[in-house]
Amino acid sequence: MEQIDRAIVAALSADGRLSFTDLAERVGLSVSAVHQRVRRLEQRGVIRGYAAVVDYEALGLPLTAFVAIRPTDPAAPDDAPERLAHLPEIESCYSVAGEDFYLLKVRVASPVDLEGLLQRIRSMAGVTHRTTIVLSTPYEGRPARPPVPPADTD
Amino acid sequence: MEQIDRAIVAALSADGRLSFTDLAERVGLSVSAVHQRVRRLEQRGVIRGYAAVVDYEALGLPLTAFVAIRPTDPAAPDDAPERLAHLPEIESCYSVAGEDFYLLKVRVASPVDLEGLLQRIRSMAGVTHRTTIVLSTPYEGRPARPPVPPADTD
DNA sequence: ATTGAAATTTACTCTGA
DNA sequence: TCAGAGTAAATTTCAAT
Repeated sequence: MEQIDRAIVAALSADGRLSFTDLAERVGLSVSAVHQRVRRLEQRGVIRGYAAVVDYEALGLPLTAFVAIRPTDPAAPDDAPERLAHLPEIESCYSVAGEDFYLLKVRVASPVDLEGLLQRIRSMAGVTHRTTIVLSTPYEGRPARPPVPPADTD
Repeated sequence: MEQIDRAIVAALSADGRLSFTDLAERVGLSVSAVHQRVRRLEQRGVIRGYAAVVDYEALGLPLTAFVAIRPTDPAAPDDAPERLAHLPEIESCYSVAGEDFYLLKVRVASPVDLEGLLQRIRSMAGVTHRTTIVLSTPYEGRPARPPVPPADTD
């Protein structure tokens, strides 16, 4: 990955529907050259896909929370992520260092729905949990800004 | 928002580059009707934009962490989100209930870079912090599945 | 790896129902 | 609010450097 690829990723990260024409203009290459680079970035998995950025309030899911979970029996097989994967309210699942084992980000319509979700999580994953309610979101999912890698000194 | 709009949002949430042709087929409407609905969803802010989903490891940012921060002086004006906004390593900033005031999600290249970032956060926002390192990410940012709203009983 | 151009598909607009 | 037709613009492929 060098400069131009990083510029492409940054641009598509900010606007995933940029046309190849616009993208080509921005990075100073021909349309077909950027086309080829984008395809390669997709194939290499650097760009994993494209998604609409939605307003969860407008969608009817105004309540976001982080749920830290920890197995009741730390010796039991730890397959919590798979057991929880089918719950659509769980947007993300991170395995973390520290007191807890996993951190979940969840989106629900109301406190009552959060209560129901937590009950389901408890019953399914054999876990205890600690929940942090999100009050507001100053910003979220800002576009990736690929770092400049350390210079090769061969 | 009714059924068809929810289907559109779900589809574009999973694949933000779906053509209107494919989208129309999926929701069973003409291309121009879907086009019109998508434009309206964008104008109403339900769809806030589109973004490439990137692999942060491949991008050179393999280390993700959650940083909980809390002002050293709780009486001081609380403008931490704005003060921190210019740091590109901070992907998201949530105002939260509980012991801490804000929860940040950050992406960096290495532990040393995380150390540097935490120093900058401390010096700029007048805060203490608690950091949770992400070891792995079973899943993240799964497509939004708009809920079925409670039926109108007029 | 890059370009320019041809061929195809898609986006977008407008008209009418 | 939807469908259809027409135009403009984009994507995609290809030959050549």
